[in-house]
Amino acid sequence: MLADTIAKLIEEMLVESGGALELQRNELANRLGCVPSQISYVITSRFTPERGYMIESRRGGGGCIRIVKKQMDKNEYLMHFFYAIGNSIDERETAAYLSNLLGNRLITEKECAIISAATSNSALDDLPQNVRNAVRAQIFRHVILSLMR
Amino acid sequence: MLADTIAKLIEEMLVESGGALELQRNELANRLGCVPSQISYVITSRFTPERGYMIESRRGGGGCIRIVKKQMDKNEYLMHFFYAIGNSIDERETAAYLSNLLGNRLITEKECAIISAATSNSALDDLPQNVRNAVRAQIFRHVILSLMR
DNA sequence: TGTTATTGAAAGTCAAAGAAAGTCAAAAAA
DNA sequence: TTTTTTGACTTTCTTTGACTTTCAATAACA
Repeated sequence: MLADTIAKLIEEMLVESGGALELQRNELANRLGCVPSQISYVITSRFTPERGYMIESRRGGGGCIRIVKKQMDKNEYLMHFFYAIGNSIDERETAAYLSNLLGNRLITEKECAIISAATSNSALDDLPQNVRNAVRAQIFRHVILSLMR
Repeated sequence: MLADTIAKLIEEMLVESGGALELQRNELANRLGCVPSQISYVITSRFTPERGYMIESRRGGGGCIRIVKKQMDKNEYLMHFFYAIGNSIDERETAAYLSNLLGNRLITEKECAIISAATSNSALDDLPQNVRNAVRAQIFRHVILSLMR
């Protein structure tokens, strides 16, 4: 069945993208050789809030549909980050994690800026390199914990 | 999409110029290879008063468009904090400042929790006392700066 | 000299065309 | 009957270009 095929495809893309993805309805429909409204159908019938998905979209030129898999257990997800950070992390890696958190809407733009500032090299520039990354990891992990409440 | 590209560019210029900027519609349109009214479109659709921007303009020879990112006098207030923090601060003082920021609605509960976590003794417990308070001040001041945008 | 047209250089406005997503109901399939 | 598929039509946002208004500098004039 077409609908299931499409649903499966979207789910795969969602996994690959780490839980948040933007797609273009027409483009996808074209690729699959179906009518665009079929995509709409799949999204409204399968990617519902009850099943843990959030949908946003924008019409007009360059429009798109954004699908986010809500982490039922947000904290589990955060815990994953917590462990991934480990006990040393540099500024670049930190930015990557932050953009992931942002993409999954676990933090806002402003919160992202705050955390970024708190862990920036320039905030920690009194410390020698090796200590700096360790302290940054400490800070970041504490922040992650604070997000769990 | 063109509109988004232009919006991003303007935003960058705005940051670079510290929140107030004058641009020439035709000149910018030329640089981007688009029609001048596209610039108008972007400005009216993205840089609205609701989003905190003020627009003025002047026609005729040497005319221009002035865009100002309004930030009330919030920044003045934050600057006050910035100086008050100094270059060393302990956990108790930090908490006092945070509750002040919270009370004045300059940060949300969640943001407060994040900052609190990032500056907590336990996040910084690798560091010796004297260094710790200095680093905390560094971090806090950077966060304050990030709040000014 | 001081005042008033003229002119060219901007920015503003608006409507038409284009590009995407949304909606809904009828037909088809399960 | 319920779910899926399709396509016509709607809504929203973007892009473009023709036309209008405003401004500053200069020219013409009293």
